[in-house]
Amino acid sequence: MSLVRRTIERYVKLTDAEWAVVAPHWQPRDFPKGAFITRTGEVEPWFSIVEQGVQRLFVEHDGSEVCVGFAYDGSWSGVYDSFVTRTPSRFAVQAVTDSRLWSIRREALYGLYDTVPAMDRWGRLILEELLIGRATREIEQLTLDAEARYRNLIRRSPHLLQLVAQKDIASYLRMTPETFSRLRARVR
Amino acid sequence: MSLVRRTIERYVKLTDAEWAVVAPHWQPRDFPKGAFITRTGEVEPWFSIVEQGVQRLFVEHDGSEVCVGFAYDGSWSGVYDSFVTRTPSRFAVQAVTDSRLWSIRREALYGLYDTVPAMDRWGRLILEELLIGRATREIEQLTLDAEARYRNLIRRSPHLLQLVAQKDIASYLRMTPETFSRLRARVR
DNA sequence: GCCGGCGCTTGATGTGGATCAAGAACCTTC
DNA sequence: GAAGGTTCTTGATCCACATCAAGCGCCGGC
Repeated sequence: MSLVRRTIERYVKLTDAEWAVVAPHWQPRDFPKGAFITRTGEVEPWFSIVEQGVQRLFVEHDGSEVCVGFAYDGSWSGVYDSFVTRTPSRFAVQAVTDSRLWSIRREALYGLYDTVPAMDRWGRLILEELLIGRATREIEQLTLDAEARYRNLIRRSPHLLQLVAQKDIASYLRMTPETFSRLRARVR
Repeated sequence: MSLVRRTIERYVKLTDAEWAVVAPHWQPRDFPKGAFITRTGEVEPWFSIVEQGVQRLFVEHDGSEVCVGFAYDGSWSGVYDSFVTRTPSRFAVQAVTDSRLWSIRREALYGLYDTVPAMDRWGRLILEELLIGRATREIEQLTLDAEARYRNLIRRSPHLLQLVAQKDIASYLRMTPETFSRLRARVR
């Protein structure tokens, strides 16, 4: 359980008293490989920290799927925009491997924002990090070609190639599996 | 000046005492049409609210520019990731029309986060909104073709077409000016 | 008011990556 | 361990969009 506290304390310090308020709201949730954690069209009630496993976040679009992100140990997982706006999610989240998440419900988190100021700040810092990640990804999409994006990925997250299907990586890099396969052969 | 207070109070209420603390840190900055507000490589020290004018946010990439966003009346303006991380900006911001911004420096804003809890929350709410906007834009890029993205833009922001060059809109929609021109002729 | 330049349009041509297709190497399941 | 499905690879074809090119119109500066 202290994974949650450790993760939060990467951003803000919590007193034991504050932790005592925060802790009860988090609960573990387990998903077998392949299970859907959030389906398109459902409102996302959870915000989660990944204890183990890999999940993929993707958009469905007339029959096909486009991967927009992955989550794994120590990162957060969920569909933040649906969580915040309480509108049906346009993204789906699926367990790529057996996964354990620690999750908090929306009402509980927003309650904590009101009662524990450190958590309000934590929310801000998490969002800053997410936004920076988005900006970085946008820059990559704009300034790097397919091969450079691939090289970047294997440099930053070499383990991903072992963990998730190449077709998911391909769609994450915005290309077809065929193009990805040829790229790998070429780059060797 | 009350534009700033009104804008902040769209998210959180401020007592007069809090406003008295917050207000002195905001200052107006004027830019003539064409002026750079932030250059690539500079660290962004400001977070701004637009009082008037239109600005474009773009990435430079071997000689050409790709527009990634616009800001106008009532929206915020700046390069948030450089602002937060104090690293050189990979984006540039330029005044498309004569512009007046109300701006606060990073140190001042982070000071307010510590002294005025409502501002900490404001920071979180602003970021939530920004992140939702990013998610929406990402979905659009993935699920809509060029023509649908164009229709979406003229539906949501018809005034933009009058205000900014078509080549900027074209790059915002991820196409060349030629393709955009042909699209407009075709769509009528 | 004239000149120069940039932005927009329109046409001709080229190409990177998508699509279609088929076979091989896998996991998974019974 | 055989059967069936999925994923990956490799080849052939195709096409949307980029690129190249030329002409026009508008605006700003002197």
